[in-house]
Amino acid sequence: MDASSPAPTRRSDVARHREMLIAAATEEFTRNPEASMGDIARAAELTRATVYRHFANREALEAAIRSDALDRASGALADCRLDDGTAVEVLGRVIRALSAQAMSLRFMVLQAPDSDPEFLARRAQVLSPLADVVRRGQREGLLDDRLSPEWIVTTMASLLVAAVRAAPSPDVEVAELVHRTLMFGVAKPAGD
Amino acid sequence: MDASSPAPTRRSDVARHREMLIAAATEEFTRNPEASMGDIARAAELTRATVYRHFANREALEAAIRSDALDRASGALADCRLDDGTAVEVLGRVIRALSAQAMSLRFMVLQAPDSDPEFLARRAQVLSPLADVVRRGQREGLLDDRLSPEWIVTTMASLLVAAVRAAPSPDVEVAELVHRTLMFGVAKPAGD
DNA sequence: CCGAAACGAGACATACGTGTCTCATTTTGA
DNA sequence: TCAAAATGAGACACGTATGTCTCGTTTCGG
Repeated sequence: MDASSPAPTRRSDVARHREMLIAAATEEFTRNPEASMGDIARAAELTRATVYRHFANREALEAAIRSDALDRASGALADCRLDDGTAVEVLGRVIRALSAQAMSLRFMVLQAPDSDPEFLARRAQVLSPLADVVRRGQREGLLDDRLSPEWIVTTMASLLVAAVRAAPSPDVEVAELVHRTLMFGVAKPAGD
Repeated sequence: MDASSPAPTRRSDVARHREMLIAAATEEFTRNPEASMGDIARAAELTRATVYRHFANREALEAAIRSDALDRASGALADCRLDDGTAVEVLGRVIRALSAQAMSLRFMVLQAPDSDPEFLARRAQVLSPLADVVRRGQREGLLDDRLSPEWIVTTMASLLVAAVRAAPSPDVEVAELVHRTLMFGVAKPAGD
């Protein structure tokens, strides 16, 4: 890859169009898994032929958006300083960061349990640091240790998806609402 | 509808097959919205021709399972004595009753917000008594009145679907777990 | 037991999505 | 400005699901 490939300088719009296609496909497939390649193209304001120039076939496009969603979630978690502060504070940052990736989060969480095994494995790998944070919180005495860490992570993801579905705009108040509900539930606080 | 229809006594297996088809379709479509009519037929241990004898087309089948899911949810709520006891006790009964209708519940909750408007309207109508129960609980001082009743209902439904997805068998412990998590969240209880 | 109704099996036309291809046009980067 | 690359438009063959139909067989109900 030196003299044989003289100048692989790619045009700027190629990367932009690819991102537009992945974003549109993530949104369309989340809303309607039966969406056709033509639907995706139209949602991205491109044509069907161009979609096939970026992705060999439908399976390749689906693999790309799965990978993109995992990358976004992984990147969001990487910016959360998972070891700084109490586990409760960390969960607050995680909820804010993930709610900013609403579409990818919904797509990632709602994937069927019988879909691509590689995706499921990578998702478990991406989410495992969260379970570690929860375990730390249980050791710190801040999180209920009668609940399994996996259930707590599932609860957080479910609330996040539900909230983001109701208010798709990345809102700080939404993140705060999810955090409060996750931590304390819907019962009336005792001393208040 | 008297002399013109002499004896509309339908055979017993017709109703049974219809129920098998609706049950199979609910499960298949929930797991894979792209499932074909042939997939549904095979899941119900019938043939494609028979499916079309029961339902004129795919749209009719989909409408039937939407209606069936709403009927099941409505029936489950009707057995919950929504006005007896505290709102917290009612929510416990509701969670138990709905978790027994796992498949229909998942199908009902996960329907896209841009699907059939009639379905969405009926769903809102079926769920509205739950919001009333929540409001009563807020007046009783048992539920947090800083949270909107709609969000509390959404939270309950989301947790229910998440739990039922992880453990599809109608388990009493699952219902108890959902109830506890809904009410008190995942934080460590204070005096314990 | 017997007739009517429902079913299984399978052929059939049709509609639609997929993936490939060509050619004219637009856009990027040097 | 200009050549190369990317796109738009649309034709094309192909595979698959849909919906309808027929005919022989099974099953329910009186």
